[in-house]
Amino acid sequence: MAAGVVNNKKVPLVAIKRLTLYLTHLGMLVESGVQRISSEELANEIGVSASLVRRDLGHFGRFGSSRSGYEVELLYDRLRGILGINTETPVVVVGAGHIGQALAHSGSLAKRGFRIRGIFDVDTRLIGRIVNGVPIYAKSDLDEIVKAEGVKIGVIAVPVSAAQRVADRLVATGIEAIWNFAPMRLVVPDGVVVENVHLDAGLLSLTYRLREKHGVFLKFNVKAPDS
Amino acid sequence: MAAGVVNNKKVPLVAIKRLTLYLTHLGMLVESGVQRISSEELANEIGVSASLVRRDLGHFGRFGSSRSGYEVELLYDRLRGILGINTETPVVVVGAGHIGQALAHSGSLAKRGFRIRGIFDVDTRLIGRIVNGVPIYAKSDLDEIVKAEGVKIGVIAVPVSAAQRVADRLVATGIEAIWNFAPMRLVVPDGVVVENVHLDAGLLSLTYRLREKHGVFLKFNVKAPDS
DNA sequence: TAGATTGTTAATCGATTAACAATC
DNA sequence: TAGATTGTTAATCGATTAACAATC
Repeated sequence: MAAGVVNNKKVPLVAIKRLTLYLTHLGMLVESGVQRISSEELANEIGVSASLVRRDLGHFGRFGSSRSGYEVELLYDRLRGILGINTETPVVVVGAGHIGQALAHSGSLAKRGFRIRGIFDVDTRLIGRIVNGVPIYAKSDLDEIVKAEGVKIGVIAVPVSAAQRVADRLVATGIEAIWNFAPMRLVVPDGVVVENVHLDAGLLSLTYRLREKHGVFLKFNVKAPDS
Repeated sequence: MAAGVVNNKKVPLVAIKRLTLYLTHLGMLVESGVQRISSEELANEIGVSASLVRRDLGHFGRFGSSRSGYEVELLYDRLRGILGINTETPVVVVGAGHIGQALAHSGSLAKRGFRIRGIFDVDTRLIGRIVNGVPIYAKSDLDEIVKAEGVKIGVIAVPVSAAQRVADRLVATGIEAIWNFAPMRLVVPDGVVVENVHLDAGLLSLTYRLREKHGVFLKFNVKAPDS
């Protein structure tokens, strides 16, 4: 017996990212009242192979039935458990600019149980304001809030010029994970988990793919005549 | 001779995404006046291997010198050329919510030559307003602006419930690429390039990695006793 | 020249797919 | 039971790394 399951082998991060796609899609299926789904159907709707869906899930256990596939609501709950969002997760956001404020308004983060305990900024004009129920504090309050609320995840939504300083500050308060919107590599101690967003990268690769589609690179499509 | 270069083999998308990281970093080096850099140094600063940097660049040509590495400004320009952003790129944004407005304020997109020609929304209270110089139009104006400005890239910044409809609309106007912020898979005709953002996926995988670090999954860390 | 670093090939590593026995 | 679909292994595919000859 003993379901598959995280057996020493680290589950690849790409697999985890796919789990989040399954989760989102299953959430929609739950809402529309779908009861069961096969790996084949789920795969088609998401745009991956059925094999991959089964393999990704197989890392964490056996959730399906050999006759009728997966029970949508059960799988949804299991994925929430695996991803650690079946409970509320407090976070702090540093930077009250457009990204910080957009996050405070994000319904999808709220739906996933993420609770922004405060936005921190240096701009005195913003401090004291409330954004969608989230207070904007002075940076000097960061340490207190992080400790009082037991926050483990910090979001960096400040310009590149300030990002490393903010990261150091967050680490000093005891933060264990950083979601970084500044387009740069942060230097942090071992054990602190960093997830970089690099929003631009998506758009830049889009212009490349567009040109590739139009055959812009074909003119280079030559090897040495003697090869 | 004939530099390496896109020889039938499609360059992997992950490599293209790394090129955007190199670009961003080189941009900072240009600003701080650094003249030359080796693959080793660049790799260390970005957090990849030197081999990989050379291999990624090698897909597109020979840009370095066997003695002194790469000339920063030249490599920067070449990457801009490869990624297709050495010229202005008009885009349209559908959805004037927090994401759409944040994009209109984004300095980094502007710096990369992306020009938002309009934000489109159905909310009559927003139509007619100007966000950081970008007008908000009614959706009925989409077709006209896209054609007048020769826009090839559309950004979807609307809720999931409207996203597929907007995608169909964009495709109908002749848009060739979509940058999609709605957390779902869009169905589009072959030849239309889609880049999905899935912002949440990053944060969700962060909570997973945090739990993984704390050994939450180790309790499953057993195989059948007879294996 | 001697030394350093590139460009590129071959070896390795890891992730995806195909296939199928187990099973509901 | 017969049929469908999972869970899982072996085969394949692709991407990364290591190594080194070419060369500035």
